[in-house]
Amino acid sequence: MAPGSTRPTSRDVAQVAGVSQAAVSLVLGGKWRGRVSETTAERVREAARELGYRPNLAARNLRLGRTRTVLLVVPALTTEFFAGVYTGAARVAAEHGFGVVLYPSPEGVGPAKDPFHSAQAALDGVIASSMAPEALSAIRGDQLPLVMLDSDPRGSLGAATVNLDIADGLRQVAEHLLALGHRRFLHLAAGIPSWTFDTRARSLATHLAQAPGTSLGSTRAPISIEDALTATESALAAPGPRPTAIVCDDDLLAAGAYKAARRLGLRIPDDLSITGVDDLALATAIDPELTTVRLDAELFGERGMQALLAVLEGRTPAQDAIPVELVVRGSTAPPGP
Amino acid sequence: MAPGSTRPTSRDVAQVAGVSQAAVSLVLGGKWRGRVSETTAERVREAARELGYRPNLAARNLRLGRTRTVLLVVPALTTEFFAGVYTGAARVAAEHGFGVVLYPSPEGVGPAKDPFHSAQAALDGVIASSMAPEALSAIRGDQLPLVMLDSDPRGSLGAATVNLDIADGLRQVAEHLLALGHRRFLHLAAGIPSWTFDTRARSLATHLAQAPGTSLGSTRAPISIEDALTATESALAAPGPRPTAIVCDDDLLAAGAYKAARRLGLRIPDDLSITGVDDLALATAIDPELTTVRLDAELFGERGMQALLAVLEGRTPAQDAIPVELVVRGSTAPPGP
DNA sequence: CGGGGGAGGTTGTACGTATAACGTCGTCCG
DNA sequence: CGGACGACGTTATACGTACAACCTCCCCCG
Repeated sequence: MAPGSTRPTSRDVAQVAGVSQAAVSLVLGGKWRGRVSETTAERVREAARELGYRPNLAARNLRLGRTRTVLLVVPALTTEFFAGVYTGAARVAAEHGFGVVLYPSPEGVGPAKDPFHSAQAALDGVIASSMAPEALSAIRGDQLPLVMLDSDPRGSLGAATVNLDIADGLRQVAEHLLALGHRRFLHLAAGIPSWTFDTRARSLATHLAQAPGTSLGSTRAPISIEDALTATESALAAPGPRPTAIVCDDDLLAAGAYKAARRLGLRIPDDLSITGVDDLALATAIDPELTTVRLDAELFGERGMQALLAVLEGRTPAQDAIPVELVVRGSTAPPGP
Repeated sequence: MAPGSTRPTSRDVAQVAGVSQAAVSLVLGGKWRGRVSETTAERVREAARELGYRPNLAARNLRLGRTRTVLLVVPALTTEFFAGVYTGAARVAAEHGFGVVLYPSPEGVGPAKDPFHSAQAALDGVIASSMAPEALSAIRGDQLPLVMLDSDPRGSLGAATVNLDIADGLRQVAEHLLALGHRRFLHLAAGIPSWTFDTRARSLATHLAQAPGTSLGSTRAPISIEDALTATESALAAPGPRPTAIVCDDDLLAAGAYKAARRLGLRIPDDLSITGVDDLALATAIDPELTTVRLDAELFGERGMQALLAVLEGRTPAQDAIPVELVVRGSTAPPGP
């Protein structure tokens, strides 16, 4: 390629192949059957190859009025959970000729007033997880097709929602611990107001209350091991009989609870049973391995993308909740005497 | 907004404000000083607000010939390391009016022949981490400005590189363990051919060889806890004297080594010292806490973005390596008798 | 009183693509 | 032998924006 040259356009390809720009567009767009002869088509393809032609996406997007690109907004990438969601969404997207752009919703990155400053890409739609209401309404104002993940079906301004059946997950936790004989519980909750965590708290309380003589305390911490450690330590230091089981909203919180237990000289599961949610790699790295609710992140992403495709095509997306599964490991056992 | 209406354009805004489309572009683009009166400008802004006008990015990108968007290619999002890289890169980018699009380099997602199928966004440049050579040359062929992270400065086809001083990190590990009195070592290496892992192996071997009477075995595993567990278990089952210290390329591998040690009844650090690299949250979640090489992921991302901005502006990016720091915790101690 | 110049706009155009609408042959059939 | 039709293309246009170039007052100065 000549130095100082700019990127070749379809017109350059046309000139080299000795045809019109329109012919190039037809051939490279795959719509040339019955319009351009096979020999000419091959000459065009050869010219494109020779010049290293790549279509200008900005021009294509402008012309077509769509980008076949969607945005996936996630709250954080500090665990592998949302990596799985992305993988699932990207797979389904690719099958339909779409691309997925990932946007870790910033606390500190990007101006709050414009959630898309960091995603200048022109978009066809948005899949949003754990999104603050004001950002949500900004998107709605943009008239962008929107699917919400793990969000209140009634509070989403009419946007489609795709949810994990997390209420059933905490039902399974509650019944598992009750069956083991536990009666005094502590709920280590994520200190974030959000539909999914509210639902976890409500479901846990409801199902524990179905057994007689149960007590349920509660404390909350930001989702980090250190914060969970201090929150658990002070909760366990409170007067009165100690809980025999701690139900955590998240595996990271559970890891913090492990550290608190160690620091207080409590053995798991003999003195204290602990459960989490997510089934991260971390869950089998700690000792004993963690009993936790496994979430199928990839399926979650797939369903999110399928729902968005449905919206884009004017169909009504499926609304059934995604099942979750309790994985029993070494961190839960009958309470000591 | 009327039903069935399409998105408002700058022309619509112009009509409502009673001015020409050019005036709208000037006002909203902030280049109206001395060209449009303040009263008219305010009328334009008011009209834009009223219509909910958002500029069409595809059109803007086409017109300007640039997108102010760069792609960050990462190998995986299964740990928080690359989340930190993104955060740093996005912060620097935002300061310069750029956006960053994240692309988890697929194994399974997206066709290999086009690494950008999933990132249809038009791009101004690329920051790539751990990229396969063929994908690299595809980008180079596109004439896209490119910065490579943690890549061989001599093998990057002239692309700029930004590297962690990981050789120095492994030097610190070697000297720490030698000072504690260890002489028999096992290197648990990541089973991935890549500059950063090759460098780790070479640096470790070099610095251990400086003490007399040392031995260094080696085994490799994909970066996952389970794979590390099995690899370590069979390495430790080999005949001959057991190593007293295992140096792992990564904290996840170290977590697998922990499990192997537990399974074999070896106590850490009394029977076996273990070190990692990364300083993930996992490092302080396991018991005992892991001695590891802390990498400043955010700084890494910042430096990568700064280098790319330099390339985009025709400057020569800085080339100094980013320092790393050994964090000594409970997983290393003098070898038992 | 002529005209230079600045304030406050407008007109026109190009970015690169996809596609609708329109030729122009040669062939084959009635 | 006329014309309809298929094969093979081409011409023209629009997408929405940014900006260069131009225009038109009106004020002010020599």
